Amino acid sequence: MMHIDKQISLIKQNTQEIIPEEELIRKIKRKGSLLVKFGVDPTTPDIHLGHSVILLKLRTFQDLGHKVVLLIGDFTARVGDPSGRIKTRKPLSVKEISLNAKTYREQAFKILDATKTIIDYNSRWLAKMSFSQVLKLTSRYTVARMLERDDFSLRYRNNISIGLHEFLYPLMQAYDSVALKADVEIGGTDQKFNLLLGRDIQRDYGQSSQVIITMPILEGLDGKEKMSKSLGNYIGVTEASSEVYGKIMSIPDELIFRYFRLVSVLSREEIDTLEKDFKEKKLHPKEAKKKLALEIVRFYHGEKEANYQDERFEKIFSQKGVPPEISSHFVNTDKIWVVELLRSSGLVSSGSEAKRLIQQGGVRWDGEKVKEVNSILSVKRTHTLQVGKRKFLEIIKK
RNA sequence: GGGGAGGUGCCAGAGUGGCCAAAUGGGGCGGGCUGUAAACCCGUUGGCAAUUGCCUACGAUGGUUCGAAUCCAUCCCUCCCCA
Repeated sequence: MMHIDKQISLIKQNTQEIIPEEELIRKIKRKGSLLVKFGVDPTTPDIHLGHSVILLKLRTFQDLGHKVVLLIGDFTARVGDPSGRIKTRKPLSVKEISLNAKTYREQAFKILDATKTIIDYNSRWLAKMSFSQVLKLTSRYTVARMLERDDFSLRYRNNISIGLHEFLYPLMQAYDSVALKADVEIGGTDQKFNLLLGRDIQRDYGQSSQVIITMPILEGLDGKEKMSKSLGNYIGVTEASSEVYGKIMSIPDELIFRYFRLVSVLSREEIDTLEKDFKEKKLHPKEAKKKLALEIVRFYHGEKEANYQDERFEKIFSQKGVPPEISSHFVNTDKIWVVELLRSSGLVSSGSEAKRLIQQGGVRWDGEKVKEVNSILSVKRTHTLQVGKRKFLEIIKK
């Protein structure tokens, strides 16, 4: 096992808080291998780079010889985590939950070491709890303390409803730690309250309290909001390499090094060097970003694909060309109305949208801007249809 | 249990019988400038058909009216005050 100081330094990297740090050191000294809990809500079936911040940290734990429990909150999902919410979540159906859990698991293993990961489901103990057990649990906490949470108090003050069951969520999550006898629980900074509650509840149940580690919340492509699927500002770990590369290129400059630190696997030293060059203007922002895009694509899609996307990007965007490989759409007429083609090929969702785009000069046929809404295109062999800057389609005569 | 306020487009929020597919802002999309960055500027943002047309839409269902997001009834949901 790696020396303790080295371990702690690796664990500590990029974390927001470790509470309490001394206890983490003590636990490692005493037990050697710790049980690290990470609870996931199977609400979003797609893992994105925002989630990867935590998963990468878990991976570090695994590499250091610790055990990771990926706890699927299949039972808590029926309530929905109120953390940071301004509205009550709508509950998921049992079917959705199991499907999402499956996807989550598969995707998480793009980052985690499957052989060192224990998967568990909290329905295993929560579903069986009797009402008196629930009472025992709920009596450990007060309404006033629940309302200390910003999200709850905000909702309360703004006259937005808070379901009683939402108060139960943090307690359920805390109880998970009891059931698992977790040594460490990790989560985003927005989870701090829930994680801390785990410490209290474990103590109430006669266990030693878990150490909690919070990780920063990654901003999405807009650079403002946190990365989330519902906001559409995310990069999914299973997205096509071209998408991942392109999306990285569209992040605001201010985020470049935050992304390097939180979602790439480059060493701290390498990143520091890059950042130094960047600040001294020896490294152009675009080049820094390309390096980042290359790194991320390499991690999820491999070296070869990363290099390929790197070249491809230059070709299309810097030289305004057409990507070498694009999906195809077949037509079996010689002549077709642009609007019709745009719609039938699925590039746009309605005729009105197609017309709008044409009027705004956003549609190109073989590189030429389509000027008239009424244009009839003659399809000879293979043509390129482009919408906006990023959407391409190869139109082939059947 | 009693009293009051309210539910509008992706979000926020106007509108309180026809001029409303619905102001304004945000977001999104397209264009320009660029480095697929930021900032800025312009345009656009229900669908179908096309130059004055039709359909769907203002919590749900019925009703009044030539005509309703706007009035009435019932229902569902949310919030506030009192108990």
